[in-house]
Amino acid sequence: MSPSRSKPAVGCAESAEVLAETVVAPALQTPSATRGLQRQVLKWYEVAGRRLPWRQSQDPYRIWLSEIMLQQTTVAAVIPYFERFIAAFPDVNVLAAAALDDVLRLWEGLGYYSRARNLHRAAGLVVSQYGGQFPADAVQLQKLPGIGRYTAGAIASFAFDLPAPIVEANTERLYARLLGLQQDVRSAAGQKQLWAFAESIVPTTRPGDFNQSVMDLGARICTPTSPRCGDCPVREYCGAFRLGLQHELPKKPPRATVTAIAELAVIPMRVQQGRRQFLLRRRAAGERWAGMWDAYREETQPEILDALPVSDFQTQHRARVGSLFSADEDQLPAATLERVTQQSGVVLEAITAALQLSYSVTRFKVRLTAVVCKVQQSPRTLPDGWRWQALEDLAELPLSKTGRQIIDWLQQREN
DNA sequence: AAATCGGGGCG
DNA sequence: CGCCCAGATTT
Repeated sequence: MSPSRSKPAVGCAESAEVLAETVVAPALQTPSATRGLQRQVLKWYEVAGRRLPWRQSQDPYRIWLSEIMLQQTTVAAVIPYFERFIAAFPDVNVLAAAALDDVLRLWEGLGYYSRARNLHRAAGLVVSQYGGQFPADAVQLQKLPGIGRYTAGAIASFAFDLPAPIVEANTERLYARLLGLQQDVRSAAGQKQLWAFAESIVPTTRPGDFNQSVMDLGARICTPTSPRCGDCPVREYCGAFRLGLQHELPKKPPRATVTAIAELAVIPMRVQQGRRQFLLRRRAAGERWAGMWDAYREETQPEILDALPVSDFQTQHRARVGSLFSADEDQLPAATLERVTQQSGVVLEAITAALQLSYSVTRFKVRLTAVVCKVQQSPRTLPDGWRWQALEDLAELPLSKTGRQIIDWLQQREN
């Protein structure tokens, strides 16, 4: 890092200076180098490009759906979701007409659920404002919820053959190395350079194929930890390769530190007409997991979890999911009992079973204990969002990942 | 500019 | 475990 650059003085001479200082491969941006790179990448793509389900057509709906699913999500994780989703919602009209619950249910497990809510909203807008046809225009596309600069460029180029630039995880890495970009790729200045390069390099003929080819090159050759420069069709243009910096670039900011969290979930159980029911609630708008069903949860202290009557802990599932239970007539902490009663109206008795889970998600490492409790009394009508549910009914409702794990565990105990 | 989103897979 | 993933949106 050069401190002298932290506060630019003024003007245009400055930007040329920054470029010379941070980009070691300015020659890459000559017309002949640009054409050579485009040709090499496309030639490589014909042979080595990935065959992916959303590449079978140029249907903007399928491309849009795949791009939303792929945001911060690996290709391997997306494929089965994409297939199921297309089978259930084959076009934008069907999706727009679907219930949000059904959309969330099919999204369950994929994470970042605001994507599913935005997807559903955007489908409604495409139908109501564009007559069911996606606009063939990156600027218009970017106005739809969930579509940012990258996704707009991807749809515009893949579906409509428009020469729109893209920068995402693969191209960010590839372009940073080609340019020999020394700055943090996440910084505003780094992003500006990457997008400027993306714009300079995207061809007017076959822009969609080109954009997909550079993504595949990033995914298969210009990989994060051990780039296969020996197999790279464009290493002659690569600033990082020339300087032996392929393992140092791209430069990224330090990762967020992991936060440990203890969480307590409480699941009241009652028997109604010979069938077991469990008290759950639907997450409110604005909350995490909005619209999804979940057990009552609260963040707590590790000591509280340690003090619970949860004996015989056993691990299952690669030491991530533990299960156990105790039939002791023990109670939850009074404060927790009060909160459950205050929010749901249900009055609890003893703990009858418990489940311990330990998992990592985003920047959190969570230790979760879920307890099943007997019910002393339930109001005639529950507050808004709360419901007694039989386990079978939850198969069709959207739950968070851990909510589903808890329900699966309850189901297993029944049998 | 920085935080949030709360899932998964791989070495 | 650490690291990364076809990012967008909110604060």
